[in-house]
Order: sequence, then C-alpha cells, then structure tokens
Amino acid sequence: MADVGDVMNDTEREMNTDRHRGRPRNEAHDEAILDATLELVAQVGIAALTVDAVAHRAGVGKATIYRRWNSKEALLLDAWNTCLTISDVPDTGSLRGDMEALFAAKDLKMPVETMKRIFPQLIAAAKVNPDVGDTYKAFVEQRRLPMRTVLERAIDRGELQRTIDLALVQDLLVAPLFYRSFISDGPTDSTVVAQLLDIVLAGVDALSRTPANT
Amino acid sequence: MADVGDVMNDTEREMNTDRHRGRPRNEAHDEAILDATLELVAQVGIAALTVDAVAHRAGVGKATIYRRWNSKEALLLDAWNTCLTISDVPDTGSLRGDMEALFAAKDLKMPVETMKRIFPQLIAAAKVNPDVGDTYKAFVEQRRLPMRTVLERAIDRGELQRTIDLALVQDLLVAPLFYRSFISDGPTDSTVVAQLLDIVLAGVDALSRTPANT
DNA sequence: ACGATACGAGACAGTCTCGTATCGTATGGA
DNA sequence: TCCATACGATACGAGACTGTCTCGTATCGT
Repeated sequence: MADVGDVMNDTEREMNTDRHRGRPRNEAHDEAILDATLELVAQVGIAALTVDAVAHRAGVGKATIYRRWNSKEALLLDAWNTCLTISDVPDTGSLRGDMEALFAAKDLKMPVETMKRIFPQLIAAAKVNPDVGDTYKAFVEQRRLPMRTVLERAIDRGELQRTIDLALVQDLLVAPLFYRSFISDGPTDSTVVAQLLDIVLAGVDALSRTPANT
Repeated sequence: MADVGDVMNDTEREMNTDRHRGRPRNEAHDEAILDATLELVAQVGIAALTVDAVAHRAGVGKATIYRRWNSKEALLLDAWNTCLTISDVPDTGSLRGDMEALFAAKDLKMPVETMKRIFPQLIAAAKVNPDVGDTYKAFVEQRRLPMRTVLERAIDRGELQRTIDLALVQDLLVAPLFYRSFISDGPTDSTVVAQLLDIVLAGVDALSRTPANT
C-alpha cells in the first residue's frame, strides 16, 4: 500500500536494481523521524508541529526528512499509520478470560500516556482532513476486530445469546475506558475493568433471561 | 469570572458610568464572532483557523475582533467557554424516566452535528494548552452534574444500592454515546439509548442481588 | 451641529513556516 | 582512487498569518 506522499521514486531504484550507488540511506532514520513526529504531536499538538522541530528531535537534517516525504502532511499521515499495530486474539476458553486478556494486552507503539495525548489529536485531525479520516477509520476497525472475534466465539459457545446487539455490547465494554482515557481522565486500572465486566456481562445475562421491557 | 484576554478596560467605562460617548458597541457582534469561530473550528479545525476568516464569516472587520479580544487565543478560549450550557435536572420520579429525559435533552449551543466536530477539537486543544484544559475540565464537570444528581436521587429512593461505584455507572451510561459520537460514528438514537439503559440498569440490579464474583 | 466612538475595508510590517538549494563531509560501490 | 549518493547544517525565497493602523462612514450623546 503506497502512502500518499512517499518519495518512492528514490527507493524504487534501490529496490529494483541491486547496485547501490553512493552512500546508502540510513533506514533507521525513518523510525527516528516518525517517532519524533508522534512524540512532538503528543507534546505540542498538530497546530504547533514544525518540521524543523521534528528534524532536531530526530537528530537529522531537515533535508533528510524531505528526501523521504515530500510534504509535512505526508509525514504526518505516515506517522498516524504507524500507530496501527496488530494485536492477536486471546483464546482462554471463556468470555471473561478473553476479555481480561484483551484489556491487559499492551500492544501499542507508544507508551500509554503518550497515546492518550496522540489519539485525541488524531481524532481531531480525522474530523477535518479526509485522508487522515481514512487512516483513522482503518485504525478503529483494526482495533475493534479482536474483541469482535472474542464476542462471536462467546456466542458460538452459548455464553451469549445469538440475538444480542453485538456492536452495542462491545461499545459498552470499550467505551468507558476510552471515555476515561480521553475525556474525563478517570481511572482505567484492572479493578475498574473487572467491575466493568461484572456489570455489563451481568446485564446482558439478565436480559437474555427476561426480555427487554422497552 | 474575567476571561484572560478580554479587553474589559473598554467595556468597564461603559458599564460603570452611564454616559455613552460616541457610537455604542454592537453587542450582537460578540455572539456573531464567537459563533463564526466555533463554526469555522468545526469546519477546518484549530490549526487552519484564521482571524480573517472569522471576521469575514461573522460579517465584521478584523479590527472589531481585536477591539474585543486582544489575541486569537483569547478569542478561542472565550469561544470554548460559550459551549458551556446549563442543563436542568429532570425529576420524573423514576431513574429510568430521568435518564431518558436526560438523553433526550437538547441543550447544546450548536447543532449536534457541529458539536460532534467541535468537541474533538476542544479535547485535542485541552491536551496541549493548559488554559483550554481548565475550560475543558469545567465543561465536563458541568455536563456530568445533572446525571450525578439523578443517580443520587435514585439511591435515595432505593432504586440503586448505596454501595455502587456511582462514577462508573455514570460512565457506563454516558461513555458509549460519546464513543459513538466521537470515535466510531455509530448510531446514538433513542432505540440505542433504551437498549443501553436496559443492559446497564439490569446489570447493576443483578449485581446488587448477587455480590460480584471478582 | 459637533465630538466621540464603533464600524467595514483593507494596507501594512513583522514573524513564522514550508519546502528548496547549497555546502562540506561521510560512506558506500566500481 | 573515483564517483555517486546520503548526511547535517544552514541560508534562502515564497507565502501565509497575526496584530496594528488608517481611512472614510455610521451612530450615538450633548
């Protein structure tokens, strides 16, 4: 998947033919630049992000950045994309166990505190820039997939009724933690997760016995 | 509460002494400017917001803006503050009824779709700018108060156990709607609200009979 | 009528940032 | 050794934006 603003023309030559003419590109700089970008976004936001600052923080010259991305936007878009990490689906045998495993998983590129600052910036940018919006949608979809699988397996095992609104249950489990992380800065520790699971799973279970009153 | 960048010195004279010398300030422009600011924030985000654009959209000269706020930041801060609206607390006699009334209340300054775009920008700005952060905290606190009152009354009536984690219950009820509004763009209609209330209230009720297993 | 002030429009200087260009150096292949 | 390219540093032009100022007009008290 070619990213919008990549300077692939340069790299192409290296990849296709094997003759490296001149000094080879330091590939480690790619990650350094992307990391510096994300860390700066977390610190000052997108509005105040400057390419000079990124270059300085990454310890590279500005030209090195523009040799790899042909605009600041392209760099940012790539930076957002690196936030996307693939998490594996737990399979402990019970819904409760799978859920606890999911919430305990630490599969983020950046430290949690940094992500808590980056993510709101990403959301805000996605609302305004369609390209970022696409990246964002892919991000959310990808993140939701494992839990959806876990819930579907729970249905197959009979732990959940086949008629429930799966998306709503997932949102009930996920949203409070997002809310506390990004909106209200409340606690999100394992105790909270346990209480959360208690209430939601009990609620779904109770409703499966007694049909909804509304 | 005096706002940071207000040019109150000018207005003071008008307020304290009754002699209006010269053409009076058109107070309607204040709202026009603030509205234009918020609408533009919703459209292009904070990074791309320019004072010229605000002036043009509000139908005023740029000088008129700088006559009332002495910086773009001060204007934005005031704009955020106008998002804060006071909602009254419903009292239908039952927790369920109060909740439905709360969710049905439309007490926002801007149309919902506009707010869905503004709020993420506010969150992002709050993470980066301490002044905006203060405004933001006040906003969240104010918005949470009515539901907290409703929940406390439900406890007094015996509808909820006195030992429950009230904040968590509130988050369970509120977070999914926020999540769908800002993060996943899912449905938030009254049907969803009803299902939400079904599950959460059933869960809390079930747990009050059987103690938590974790 | 007259002075004082607000107004819209727009010119303006100063500042900031992007993206390019240049320089001398470093590092590889031929 | 020679050449091609990447590198850090930095100067630079172009353009955008902020915040100030001026102009001519409008609208109020006196």
